[in-house]
Amino acid sequence: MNLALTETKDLFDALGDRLRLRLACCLLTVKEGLCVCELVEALKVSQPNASRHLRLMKAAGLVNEERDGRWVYYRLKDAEHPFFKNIRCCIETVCCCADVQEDLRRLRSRLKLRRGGRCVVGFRR
Amino acid sequence: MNLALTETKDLFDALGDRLRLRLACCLLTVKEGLCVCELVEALKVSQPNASRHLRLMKAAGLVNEERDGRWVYYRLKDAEHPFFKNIRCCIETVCCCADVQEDLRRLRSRLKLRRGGRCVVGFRR
DNA sequence: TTCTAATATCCGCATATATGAATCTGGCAC
DNA sequence: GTGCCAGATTCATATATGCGGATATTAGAA
Repeated sequence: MNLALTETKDLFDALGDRLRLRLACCLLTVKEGLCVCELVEALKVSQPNASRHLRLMKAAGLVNEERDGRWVYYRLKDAEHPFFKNIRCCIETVCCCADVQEDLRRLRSRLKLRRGGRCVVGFRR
Repeated sequence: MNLALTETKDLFDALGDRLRLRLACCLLTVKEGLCVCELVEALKVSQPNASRHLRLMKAAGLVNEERDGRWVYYRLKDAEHPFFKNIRCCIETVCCCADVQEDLRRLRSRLKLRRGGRCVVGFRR
């Protein structure tokens, strides 16, 4: 299966934004997936904003979503296709930059609130 | 050397456009570099448009330019940094899609007009 | 110096994108 | 049922982007 021009453009576009790159770094770090409320806290952004960007990333085919009750877990697409493998490597090289490290630090502390690997508390309104 | 968040975002952004992706495919295919008039013919776009997008790609750090008289040769940055290696692999996977193949076909026929590996004629006004 | 060709830049317009604030939806608990 | 909470959507607005067309710049040729 080959990627068409527009599909590829959409994928790059989905990463051509600081906030979405930060989301991608979090999702790459936690392979099992993250729900919106966890990302909201880790990135310190508004819930609608996180939700919107995740929707765009999903539309681009970069991310999958899995609903679980009232929580929705987003995961980076883990396709074996060379394009996605390379993209994941690209994202990985960004994870070590300072801004992202801040996010990941907050994310780790937020993940401690999970029970049985699942999110149980929301974000502060 | 590590890439910062904004730098990376700019690089992805530079590829998040159909026209720029097509430019990137041509530049990946012809490692020695291409001048604007050759890209204008291969992609069948206006000269100002090609020039603008190349400038953006250069500003993003995706492309280098080398002036040679009144010609300007653009080359894909061939950095050994893992990020750039992966990006080049990503671009490569797009080169086989139909739209790009069309461009590359026109490009090859245009390159026949070179003399000693250098461009000698411009684009049709 | 004057002309021409290759490339760059500017202007104006249409469209797309990002964001905050408010609101809606749907699942769960009681 | 009612209330609550996670998440999605809508609206309004500010900003960014893409593009055609006109024009400027610069280097080589004459």
